[in-house]
Amino acid sequence: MKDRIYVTDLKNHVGSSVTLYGWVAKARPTGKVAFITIRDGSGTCQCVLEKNETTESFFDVAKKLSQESSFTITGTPCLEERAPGGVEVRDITACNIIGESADYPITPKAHGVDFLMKQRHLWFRSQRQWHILRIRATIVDAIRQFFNGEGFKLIDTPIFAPAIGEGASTLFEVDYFDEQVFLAQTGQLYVEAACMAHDKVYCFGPTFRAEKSKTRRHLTEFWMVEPEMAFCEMDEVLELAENFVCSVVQRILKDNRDDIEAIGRDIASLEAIQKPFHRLRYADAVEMLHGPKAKELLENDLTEKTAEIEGLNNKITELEESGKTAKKQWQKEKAAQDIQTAREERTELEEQIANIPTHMKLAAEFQFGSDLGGSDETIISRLHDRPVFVTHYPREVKAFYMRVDRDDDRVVENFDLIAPQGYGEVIGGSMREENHDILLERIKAHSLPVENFEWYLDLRRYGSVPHGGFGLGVERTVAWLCGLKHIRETIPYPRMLGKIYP
RNA sequence: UCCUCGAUAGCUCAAUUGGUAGAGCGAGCGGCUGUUAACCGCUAGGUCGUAGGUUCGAAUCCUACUCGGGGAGCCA
Repeated sequence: MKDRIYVTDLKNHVGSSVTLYGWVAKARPTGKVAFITIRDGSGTCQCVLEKNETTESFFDVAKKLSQESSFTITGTPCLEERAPGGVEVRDITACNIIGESADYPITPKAHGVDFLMKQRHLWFRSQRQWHILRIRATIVDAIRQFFNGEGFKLIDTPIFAPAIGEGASTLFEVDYFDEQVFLAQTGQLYVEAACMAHDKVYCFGPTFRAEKSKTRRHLTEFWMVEPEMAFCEMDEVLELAENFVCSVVQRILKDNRDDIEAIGRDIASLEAIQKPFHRLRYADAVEMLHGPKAKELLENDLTEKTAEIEGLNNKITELEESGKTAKKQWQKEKAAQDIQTAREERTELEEQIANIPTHMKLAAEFQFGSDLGGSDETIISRLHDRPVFVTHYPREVKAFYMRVDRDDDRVVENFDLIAPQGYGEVIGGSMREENHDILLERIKAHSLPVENFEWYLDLRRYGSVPHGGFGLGVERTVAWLCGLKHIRETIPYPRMLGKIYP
């Protein structure tokens, strides 16, 4: 397609004839003018066909262009205020259908989640999904560029793994020539070994967790980047995480501003992601959960949300009235749709309100020694204006490899990064136990089979050094930075409990 | 594994609370010279998730199951 021009380049060809190749995003044929919106992978643009002597032959072709038909069209780009995006293609001199499309399932109206998920292979043609996956692509590239730029070596870790990792209960079992192996849930232990060869390393790939979680934060297959550094201390790992997250945010603000705006993500709250992030010890987080501020936050939530529901109820009543008195059919339709939206909002608010007492109870009765729950994380993140590092968790709730704090052996030198606005944990990291005897003791304390960890213990036998790192979940990061309610939109083909098609 | 909500036309939802199953979108046909989820008219489209039960009568009530949403636990 030597003569092909992309929609994004149209502004450089104003006034001269070009040929576009793409799909029909929208078609609105009228009596003598047809509006066809082309989608070509780079963007969308409106094409306008007016019926006259020269266009007679293909005007009928254009009128037959159904949603998602592939076609080529030749015409002249012009600046036009009435067109979405300000540019449209006019004076059409050719229009040919390449592949027809009949009864495309995803129509321009509302669809339910279950339906869209079954159409995922088509769904990501839709505008919003398209923007999200573009942002994901930038985030993935920003991750690689950051670590490569900081002198980290990429180390690819295996996906087939023996039963090592953070917990055996969440592993996917695979038959490996009659031997039982598992899909990797982390590359960390392998990357630690490579760290002793290259000093600064990272792995980046898919990981698998057989958690039977049906929530908006969980996938069974997700991507994780895990850097590891030798000869470092906890502060340096925190700084690395901070710089890393900020660089990813800066990158999408630079490269994907249009996409961010198109999906309605608030730019200001992304610009507010600046270092230093807050640092909060677990013990202080517990205090905070018990304190008056947490209680106040939830009480305010309760009054605010109750008021919102009151407002929605009034709105629904009004809409029902206006729906009854409306004369035009479309006015009734509009009212019905608004009622539906308001009802959905109300249901969600009611659910949130119902959960508040539980969350208050959980926070107030939180005991030193247990892990922070989802609601606790949300409270902590909302009491801060930036991402928060929560550090030094009790050793009992954390993995065996985390370094025991030499000043307080009840806790380990670890951290979670909690994203603002309730997006939850996006990073989990720690210093790794470098002392052979303590590590061996902890492997035994976790009832893990020591023989599987001989190679890992070797790292402590042959020139052990203080080292640490973290793992960042790509999809949770995409959800946070895009402001998405659900993680399933952050990855082209989400794998979740009970979902494997397409 | 547990709690909770749901399943009605291809899609999104109604059905006055147990009494003849309805609307919009989409599809088909016709009309319209500037549309932005276009608009106007007409047409077709249903075993109310499955299996039982209660009842003169069930989309509506009861039981079980299947599938899906949200959440807990666990986690990135």
